Amino acid sequence: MLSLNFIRANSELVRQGVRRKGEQAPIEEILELDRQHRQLVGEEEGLRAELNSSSARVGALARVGDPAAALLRDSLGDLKARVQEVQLRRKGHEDRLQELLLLVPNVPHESVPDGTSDDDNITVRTWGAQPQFDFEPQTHFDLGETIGIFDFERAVKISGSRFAMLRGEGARLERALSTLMLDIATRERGYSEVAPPYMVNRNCMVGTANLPKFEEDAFHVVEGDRFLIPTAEVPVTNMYREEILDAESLPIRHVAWTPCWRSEAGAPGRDTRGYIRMHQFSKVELVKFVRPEDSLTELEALVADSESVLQALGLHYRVRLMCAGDMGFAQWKKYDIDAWAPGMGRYLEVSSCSAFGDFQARRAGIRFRSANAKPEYVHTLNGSALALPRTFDCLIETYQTGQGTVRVPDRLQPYMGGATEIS
RNA sequence: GGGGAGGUGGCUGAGUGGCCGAAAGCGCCCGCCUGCUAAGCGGGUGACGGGGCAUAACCUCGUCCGAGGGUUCGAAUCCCUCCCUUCCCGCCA
Repeated sequence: MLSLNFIRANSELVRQGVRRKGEQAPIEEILELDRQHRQLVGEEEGLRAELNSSSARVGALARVGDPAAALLRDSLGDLKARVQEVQLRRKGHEDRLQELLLLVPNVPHESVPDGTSDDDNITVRTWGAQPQFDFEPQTHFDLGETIGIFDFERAVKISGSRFAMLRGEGARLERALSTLMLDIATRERGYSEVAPPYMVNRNCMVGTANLPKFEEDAFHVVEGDRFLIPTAEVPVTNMYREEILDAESLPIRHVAWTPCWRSEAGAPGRDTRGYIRMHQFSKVELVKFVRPEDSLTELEALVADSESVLQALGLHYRVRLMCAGDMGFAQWKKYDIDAWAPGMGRYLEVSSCSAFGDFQARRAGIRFRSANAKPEYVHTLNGSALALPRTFDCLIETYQTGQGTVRVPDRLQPYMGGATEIS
């Protein structure tokens, strides 16, 4: 959420940011409501100050037994009614203003390029090269069915479309990948591991800006009005909601492995084949809380942390700076990392690394305080390191041998009980 | 599921209708003292918003004692609903 002060003082910048993202936001209505609201606040507070001092006088008179107390007391009913009337109007404005503010997207950082679609994203670097094969590389779903590590039919039978099931060495491979990713984050990149709840309350979803605008993207658990997390970003970012952190504790870096659930409401018909776009998948997520001035350097470091996993696995990838129109509602600046899937002959997005500025912190009330200073909102960031299914796909497509087997990369072998190949 | 206790500032914790934005302690900041450090002494120290004002300092007003309603001239304090914590019993592992 943007602060009202910010919108008031930078309304043109905000309008432009909304436009650059290709979104709509009720900026004019907010500015007008804000004007009216502040006027009502002034009016109400004047009346209330009068009522407060009169009430105090009633108390003082009553204490010394002055009969004027009763007289004054009885005369205050009218004033009270006026206070209540103005208060009601002020609250109406306030609630409406709050609702509207939650609908204003974050403004892209100035270093974010213009653009409206994926075509306008900028590849900032690549690592490795597309592997060459002396045979026709298979897709992960063909290969995986052959080896017997996927069982899509039974997943559909027990849960429906967009659910997948791994079996045998496949299940083990995904578990091994998860553990490797967690180990890299905790032992090599300085993150502290957390294992958060997989269901969160409504406030958390609002805090990370998954609500109110995107309720149809999430799975809702009616009992208790909770939501299945669409990403570990939600519980982990909200760990410190409504807290004032000690400045010395920043930056805070957490990593979490969790399942993620998404309704994929906006993607019917997309990526229906393969282990790519599931209602449930798992992901290792990095989340950071940093001082505002460190935000963008921390973003670059975050991307490097995610890349280190792909490098450890020896997978070719590219890093893309997202254009304004292809960024999400809450992002300030964002990079995607796409790994190469040679069987499919395309890149798969395995990570999305975002800086949010204080947009989420403001919604969630996450602040920090330096000695002798006023509390300030932290900046939040997060990125996948990495999404499991697509990393899994790229890995088996990259390391297929042509003999119906898949070589296990060196770094992963200790996590696979020393196995060098799966078949 | 039944019954009891409770949710107060960065933290601990007093406060049952006005003199309470809130004692005391801890922490933190400033100063004094002191070879250094610690201790000791003195003082200061909540958040958010409106207005004045340069979106500084400062002044002023208002709101905030889990959340939301209500009673009252006046609520941390009384009433109602909800959330959470905790204890005992029951239930299930």
